[in-house]
Amino acid sequence: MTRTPRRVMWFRRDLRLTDLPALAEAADDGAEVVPLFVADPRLIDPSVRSRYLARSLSALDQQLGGALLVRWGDPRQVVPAVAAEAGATSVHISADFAPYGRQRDEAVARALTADGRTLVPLGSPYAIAPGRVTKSDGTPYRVYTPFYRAWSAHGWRDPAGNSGDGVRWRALPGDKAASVAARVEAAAGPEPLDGLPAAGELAALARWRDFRTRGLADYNENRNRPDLSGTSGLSAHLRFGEIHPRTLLAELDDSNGAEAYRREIAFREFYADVLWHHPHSARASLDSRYDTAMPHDTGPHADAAFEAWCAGRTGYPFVDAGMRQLLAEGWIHNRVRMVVASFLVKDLHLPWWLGARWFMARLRDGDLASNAAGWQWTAGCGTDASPYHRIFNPTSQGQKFDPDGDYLRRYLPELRDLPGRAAHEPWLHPLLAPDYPERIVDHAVERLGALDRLRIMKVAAASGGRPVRS
DNA sequence: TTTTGAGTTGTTCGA
DNA sequence: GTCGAACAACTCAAA
Repeated sequence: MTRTPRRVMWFRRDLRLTDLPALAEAADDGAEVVPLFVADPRLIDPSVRSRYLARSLSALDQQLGGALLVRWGDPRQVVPAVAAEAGATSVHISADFAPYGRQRDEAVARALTADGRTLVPLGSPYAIAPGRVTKSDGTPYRVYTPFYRAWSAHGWRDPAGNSGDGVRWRALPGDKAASVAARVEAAAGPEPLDGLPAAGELAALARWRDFRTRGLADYNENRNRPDLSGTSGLSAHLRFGEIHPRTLLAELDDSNGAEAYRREIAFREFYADVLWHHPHSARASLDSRYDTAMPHDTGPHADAAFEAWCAGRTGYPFVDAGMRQLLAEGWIHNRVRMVVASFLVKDLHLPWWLGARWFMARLRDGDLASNAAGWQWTAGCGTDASPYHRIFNPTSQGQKFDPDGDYLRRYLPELRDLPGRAAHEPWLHPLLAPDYPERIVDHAVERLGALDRLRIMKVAAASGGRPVRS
């Protein structure tokens, strides 16, 4: 009689039980499975994202009947220790493709191998793993549309059929998911958080079903409207792997809405691919001239401008509404992300990574690959970047995508007495919005200033010059 | 091999 | 009011 095999399922960015190939493999042959989450103190902080993670872990633990083992510490020590304690032959994971995760997983694999155990990666958070879609000469794409065509032609697997039902979960003594929630909430303090949606796999599936039946048909028309609920709202669910993009793709048809949504999923995959091939792009500009020769603003005036941007007090309502939505909810509508990013980079002349860092600290869906690439697109230094002359006008963007000003009044109480689209130009009605800040810059002036700086950068870079301070 | 046309997300200006 | 041009430089894929 052979002993029942025992294996560890190490959850990271895949906090679900269905469509999870690594779990199906871990549970194969009727093995007992120890469900593990390693709470790495370096990655758990008082942020909204950690608060969301804590709730997602609690939801997962509930699905597991309380069997989720939480261990605090560095995965390099914790994972081999748990595997030894469990008497497990292998540890199963979905592969991580971001720079930190790659190094961590290599170190964990070495430590396990030294003990005669194995780390078994299977599957990833993407329909097609980063690095798989290449040009015919094997080099990575740098332009989205050709990537999208090749990505579509490559195709992806159907959802894995497993559901977690019938898995023989094995609980080990240790901390519970609630310990993460307790630690995060204690660090975060009593600050209330509006609109943090339900976390976990069941919430993700419910959200997807609701979007598919009620929002997808009009997605192509409504996705740019922050005053409507035109987006899927799945970003945080995808960020923590509560639902897999494969699950979504399998249910998309050829309608206009579905096609537009498939392209957004593909952007997530494209940016993961870019980070895989260029790990340094998480922090550094892919076009290095923006790091070495761009005249960014510095000094007390620049510091004050950054603080006004962070607080949502720039005097431009569409920008301020977005930044206050971020503070209140840990989320901003994508159209507004582009506008506030453009404002930081082109109107305030501040480096994109300041904004990227602020976003990562505050966004509940903050994803290193998508965030860095999105900011670099806006700044003009990334792959397939925005043309240098594409500078968003914060007022006309607001008038176009929030025609009645409803989005503004939702987040800017100072504008409550300005009806309709008048809220986009409070400076025309100073008596109706006495508490709203003055504009900190003149967009028409700063737009020209941004074009000047780009010319300066190109000249300086061409002559091998050093960064110029203005 | 070379050429050609297209490429997520815009704005302004002048006719 | 509407419309086209201009605003660079480079990547990619098809011809």
